[in-house]
Amino acid sequence: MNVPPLGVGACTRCDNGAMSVTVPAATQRKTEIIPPAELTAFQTQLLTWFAGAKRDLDWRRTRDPYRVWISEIMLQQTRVAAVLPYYRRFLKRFPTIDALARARLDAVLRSWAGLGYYSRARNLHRAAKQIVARHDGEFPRRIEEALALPGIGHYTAAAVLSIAYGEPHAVLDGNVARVLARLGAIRGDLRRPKRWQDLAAAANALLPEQAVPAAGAPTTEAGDWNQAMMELGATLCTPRAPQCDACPVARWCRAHALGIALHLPAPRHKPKPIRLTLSAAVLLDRRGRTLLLRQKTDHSSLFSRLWHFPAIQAPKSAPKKLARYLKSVFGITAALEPLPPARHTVTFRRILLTPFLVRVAKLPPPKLTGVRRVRTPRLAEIERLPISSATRKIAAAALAVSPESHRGTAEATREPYG
DNA sequence: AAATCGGGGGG
DNA sequence: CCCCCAGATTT
Repeated sequence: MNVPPLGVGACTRCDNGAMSVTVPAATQRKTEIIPPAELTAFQTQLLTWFAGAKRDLDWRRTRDPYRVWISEIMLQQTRVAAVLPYYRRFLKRFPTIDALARARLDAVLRSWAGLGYYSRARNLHRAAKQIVARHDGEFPRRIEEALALPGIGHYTAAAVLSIAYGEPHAVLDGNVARVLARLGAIRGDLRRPKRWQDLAAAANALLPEQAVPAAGAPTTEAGDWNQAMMELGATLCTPRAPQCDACPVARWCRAHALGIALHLPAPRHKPKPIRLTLSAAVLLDRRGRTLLLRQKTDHSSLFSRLWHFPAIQAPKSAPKKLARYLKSVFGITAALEPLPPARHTVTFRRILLTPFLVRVAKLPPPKLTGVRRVRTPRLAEIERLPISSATRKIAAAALAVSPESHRGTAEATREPYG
């Protein structure tokens, strides 16, 4: 099969008679990944493969719009394996939109703790309230209304509406974009807004028409189509080592024909990583209690605006600077006992966490600390508060060396989502 | 158009 | 280590 690359070079398919005269060649090149005459065969091939190869995932066992929505938010920039345990716990804790809307934000954040991108949880909570207030507690079926909800962009709106309601919207995510880039041998940065729009149009052009499937035949619903495209990208058409031998649509793939599948799409532009060190103090009194803050500081965003230990930023591990900070803010003069460092990343920042254990007779009374948002939970129980992984890593280092921190914490092992 | 937001699995 | 992942929002 003759499969010339799209976007660059000549298009040998543009001379196929009078029908294409009215279509601008430039538009056609960007939108037409599969020749129209072969579209049905392509769709059948992919859907048949998907019917047999799809992974059994929790969110594929339901079409409840709420559950589909939760799964799609969690899956944003996050791998399936990481999402699964969170998805199960979250739905156990918040089984309905109503339950989510009624919950406190911190309860939602606590269920999200460790998953990252915490604005997702904040927007999820806001959107649940809006759905209860404006949509009678039902996830909207119209795409304009879905897009108006916080945290829902084009991908998530198309995903939820197609999977839950069968509405004909094509999704475009990283997987689909990579599949399209290889099918069409599209070079260049896919994330440029203009290019992404073209890819969205191309994805829509591939979407099967709604039709009643014959008995036993693969369904042609948009939700299955979208999931089939994403499944292909997630399992076979992977970024590093595409398995073209097993690909059900390899015969339509221009990148495969050219032997450049491995080199597409072009790598994403990445900002240069910034390295920094955060020295944190794990205060610990005789009863195993510690002190956490939740205030706006220079580095509070590095803790995702969640509860965190008192900390200072410096070029490298800085116990003296941390000691000065503890004295000036809390009046603490106790010794600092170094703990094993831990690594943490926030987007492009690579953080070296250098924690110190500070044993004190008494924790500073919250009212005298000069900071409003202070709590003194047991160190072994801080996961009852919304914390980021950075705080969890610091706590783990302290728990490993301080027997007293475990004293009297028989309840600490109980379900943290109580 | 560019910057920002987490965290982890796999090469 | 480096890469990128079922993206959205803000500037």
